Amino acid sequence: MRAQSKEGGLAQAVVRRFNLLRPLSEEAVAALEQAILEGLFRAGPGEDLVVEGDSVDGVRIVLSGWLFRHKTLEDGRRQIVNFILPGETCDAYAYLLPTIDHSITTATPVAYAEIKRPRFEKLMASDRTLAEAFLCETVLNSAIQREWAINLGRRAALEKVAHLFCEIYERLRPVGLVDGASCNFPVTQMDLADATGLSVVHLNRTIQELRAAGLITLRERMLTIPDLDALKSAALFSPGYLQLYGGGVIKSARASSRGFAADDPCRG
Amino acid sequence: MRAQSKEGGLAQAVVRRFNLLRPLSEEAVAALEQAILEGLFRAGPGEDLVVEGDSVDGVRIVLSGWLFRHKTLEDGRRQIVNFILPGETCDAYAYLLPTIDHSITTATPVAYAEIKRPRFEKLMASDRTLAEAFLCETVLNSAIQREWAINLGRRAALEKVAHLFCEIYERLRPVGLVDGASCNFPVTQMDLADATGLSVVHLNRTIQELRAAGLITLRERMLTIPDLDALKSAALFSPGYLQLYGGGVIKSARASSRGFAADDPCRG
DNA sequence: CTCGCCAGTTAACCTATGAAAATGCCGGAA
DNA sequence: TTCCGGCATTTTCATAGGTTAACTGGCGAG
Repeated sequence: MRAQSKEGGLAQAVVRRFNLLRPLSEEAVAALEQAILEGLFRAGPGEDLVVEGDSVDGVRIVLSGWLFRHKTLEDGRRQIVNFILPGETCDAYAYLLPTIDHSITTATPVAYAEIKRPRFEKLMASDRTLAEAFLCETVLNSAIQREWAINLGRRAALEKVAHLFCEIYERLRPVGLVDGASCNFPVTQMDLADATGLSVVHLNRTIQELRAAGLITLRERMLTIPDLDALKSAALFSPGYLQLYGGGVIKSARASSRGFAADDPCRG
Repeated sequence: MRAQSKEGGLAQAVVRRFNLLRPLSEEAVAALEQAILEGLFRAGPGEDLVVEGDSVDGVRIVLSGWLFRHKTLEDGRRQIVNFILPGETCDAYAYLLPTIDHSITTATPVAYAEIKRPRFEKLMASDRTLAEAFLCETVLNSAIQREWAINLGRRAALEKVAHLFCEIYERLRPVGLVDGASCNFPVTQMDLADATGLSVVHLNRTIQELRAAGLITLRERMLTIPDLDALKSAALFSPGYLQLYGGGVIKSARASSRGFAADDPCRG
């Protein structure tokens, strides 16, 4: 797995993630990588991949870079409802409904693969584990969305922001995108505000507060969490909803808390 | 469709809803009704069907009554992340993940059908439209969840509550559970507060305000919306995410704004 | 070099919302 | 009947967070 071809490297985050959700057969991996290679795309930062009301006819999988899903009210108020990180799927099965309810915009340069509906459906029919992996992806995404609901509805500002940091960190970890206590964090404070339901000003205050408490460092698009447990406890973060533990590969929460991605060159 | 057997009547909301999402073949309807009959259950109000951390091994479909999905923080703060209304599915594909991230509790007496995983998978394999209907249900549910995110994060109190009323009303309509401008609303103000991310007290204030503005009547578990358009505009409600229009049966938003469920005896 | 723009930061002020506590209503149990 | 507990309501008081408005530093364009 280490000495893969450049293309294999591209699909690495995806394969790794899927394997955690649902172990894939070798053939499944090969078929998936093949399908990904057939539809490679790149986008610059700030590009809309999908706009609310569009209809979509395929599935997009993010190979590298960050995107976010967002919705906007008539008067301009915007809510980022989720981030999409390397290895994650933009819109599995979205083609089943006539229009999509939200927009998807890149936050950074992004590499992604697009698999058109017929190709995707053939792929799903060809391998059971792959089909289940995509379903898992969908179900997991819903779980994350629900956690965002309680984050937006019931947590205080500091908890909200801390929770977001914890979640992102834990979502980057299994795809090898954290380096010790640090990870990329290529998101402006305005976006962060829209993700947590705060005003920019108050978000800034809250970040200062987290810094003052020594819970995070955030500088030059890089987030460092010196004491993850402390941050988690400030956030009332419990990771169950992310299904990182107890699934296929990783059995114990304790056993996996470090040293999973250290040897990996993959960068988002 | 009017003179169905009692059992047909039970499954009516489900079939009707699915037909809107994805028209079902006659065989699909028969197979679905059969599967529902094989696993009928009832529950009283306030019962937990699923508790956060449980593992589930089947799919539950609500035939009548209301439930809600909710999550609770360590310190007791609770967020209702969605309601589950007659005709809707509790947890399609949730069995794919080892544990469930949220609890499901009945708000009223509930009749539901439980289809165990093997039976469910056989059913999905047997009919393409049925499989797609369940997938649609899942995707639609995610869309609703995202709308809740913007509701919790970006709308003001009055808008939140108004939006919730609009959404519930529009979700009850296609299954024949609204009667003119009114529908059942069997939810305490405490639950309403937890669904909108407000305190009970402020929720009450907000309800008073909606009443004073003549936008709603809420009495004895019955909600009346004298001027739906007015309420929608107060809520910044745009129904696209519910996929009520533009899908299978209903083509135009205007054309469907009344007279859809008037002749139907089905009650939740 | 300067202009303009964007992200970040800070301050002053203000209001929407939360918290606590008390009241009244109603229906069920004894 | 009386008591009790759940729910809705109202009031008062406290505060988290929103709004507005500068001011900063960096950086690319000209």
